[in-house]
Amino acid sequence: MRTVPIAEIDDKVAALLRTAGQRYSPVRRRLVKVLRAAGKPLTNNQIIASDKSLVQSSVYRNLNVLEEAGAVTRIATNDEFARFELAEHITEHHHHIICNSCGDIADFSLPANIEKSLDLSLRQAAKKTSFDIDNHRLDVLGTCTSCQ
Amino acid sequence: MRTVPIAEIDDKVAALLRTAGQRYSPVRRRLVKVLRAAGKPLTNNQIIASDKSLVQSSVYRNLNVLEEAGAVTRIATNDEFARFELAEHITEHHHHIICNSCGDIADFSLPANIEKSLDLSLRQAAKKTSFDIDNHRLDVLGTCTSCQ
DNA sequence: CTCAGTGCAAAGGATTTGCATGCCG
DNA sequence: CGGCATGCAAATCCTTTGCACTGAG
Repeated sequence: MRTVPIAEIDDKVAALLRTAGQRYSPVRRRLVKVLRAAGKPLTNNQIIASDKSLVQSSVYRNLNVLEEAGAVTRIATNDEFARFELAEHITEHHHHIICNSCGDIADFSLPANIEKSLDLSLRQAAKKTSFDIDNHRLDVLGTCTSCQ
Repeated sequence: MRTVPIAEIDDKVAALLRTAGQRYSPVRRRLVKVLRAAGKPLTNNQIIASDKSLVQSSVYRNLNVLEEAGAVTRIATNDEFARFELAEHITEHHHHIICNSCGDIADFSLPANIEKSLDLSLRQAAKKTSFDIDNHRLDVLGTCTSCQ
């Protein structure tokens, strides 16, 4: 997966926050930096561990701001914590491999043609439910190297 | 989606529990019955609401037993509650449409050929991560009729 | 000055656990 | 009889909130 330059990310995040009527404050910058460096979804604790200057409540609060601004995505796994990563339109569309044992997550992508036909089929299938389709989320469940 | 007869489900659940060294107790029977009747993932509260004789802690406790036995699957959405449904090998492989607004979930299936090529691509893609692949989970995110 | 952003401590809320009782095998 | 299952109440632990302080504009 391509690593997006930090400057480019900063610009996008700044724009999103501005649109949402929010500032790109120091803590928010740190959060974005940590998430980019990780390259995978992190829990609140992992974020704090990566940057000791961050405070729990501020991390939660600002992740919520970033999420509402559309810069960060909250991911629900089956273990007890929420995880966060930079939004897809900042990085790129991708999927997750989730470890059933420790909850750790890795990113991966699918060939464009598969992705395309999948998306088509989903819209087709979803018609029957009369939901208004927005996006899809495809995760693979398995066991990570260190848990095997 | 086909509705599996309750007798058939009971047999499978009973077998799973037996293998796990657990009994198919009254509360567990009620849980299975409620989940089957719902035909979609339910939160703990929805379960209790469906059968007032159930007690919160017992529901959690027995859902965990059923999950460990492989009879029930826990589903994480982005809202705050976990949801549970009968495991796929008891009903059949399917996916979820999740409402971003109220968290409600509907089930749906994909054409077999799509499902197949998808699974193939996933295994292919996952090789790079050296995770041990188990299963996949594909959800569609959108807005349900009553929230539109 | 004003007001969003932050840290700290306390509150909130879904889920889990301890314990005494009841019941199946 | 012995041990698992259950209800009730209390404890946990992730996450949110209240409040006072600080710093940017």
